[in-house]
Amino acid sequence: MKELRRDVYQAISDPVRREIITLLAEKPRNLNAVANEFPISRPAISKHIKILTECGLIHIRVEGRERFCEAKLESLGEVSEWTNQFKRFWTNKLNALEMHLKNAGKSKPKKK
Amino acid sequence: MKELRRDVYQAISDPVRREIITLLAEKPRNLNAVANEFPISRPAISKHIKILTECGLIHIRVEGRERFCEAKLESLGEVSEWTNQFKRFWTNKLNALEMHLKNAGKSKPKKK
DNA sequence: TAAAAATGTAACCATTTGGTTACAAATATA
DNA sequence: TATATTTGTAACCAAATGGTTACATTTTTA
Repeated sequence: MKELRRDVYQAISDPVRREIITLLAEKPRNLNAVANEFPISRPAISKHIKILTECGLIHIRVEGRERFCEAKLESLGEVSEWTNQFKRFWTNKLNALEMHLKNAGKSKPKKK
Repeated sequence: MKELRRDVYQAISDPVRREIITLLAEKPRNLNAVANEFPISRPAISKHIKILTECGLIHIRVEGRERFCEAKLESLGEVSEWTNQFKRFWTNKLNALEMHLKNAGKSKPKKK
């Protein structure tokens, strides 16, 4: 694996990596502790951790033979900003729905 | 291409697809108009469009021989929510920085 | 009706991805 | 010191990805 084109969007495109992020956001764990949460092999997790480290989403604190992984999710802010620029696409729809429900509730004709 | 495991995270992991989204969010265009904005071939763009359509990020309105693509970015809301649950990871840092700058400005010792 | 335009898609290709097993290395423990 | 623990990584593999060219189809236009 050469791990090219590493960016935060690609990092979070894998569901396992998203779960790792969620786990580590809760509390730091060493690599084995992370691996134990998944049905796949430790080396596979090790690779995911490497990818997440490479794009700055987690930081490794070496402690003896253990590597403690902690979430450093600043760069998720970039994704947040990118998606938020399109917020109108779902909030408008939401508002329209709310409006509709409100009106429906207000002037609902008796179902006779 | 079998296009398996199609979800919004994977859809936006490709930079070309993110650009397509940005383009179409501005205004709908037919497939050729989209393809003309990129240095890659029309079939390549056609595949990207297909992927975006499959995961609901764009909608195709057929009009004669043309296919007008329009952005339907509701499902980006999912990504927004997912990232926002980790907001503290970058806003805290931001607050800390602001605080630091504010204090630095307030009580900055004269550099003598 | 013949030609042009817009698009889909098949067949192909190289690279990347995400997993595996096997082994090595460093550190901690009995 | 011998053994167990924690991790890295090499070598391998199948499938997915992102691109290409070539050709077919449908619709519009001259």
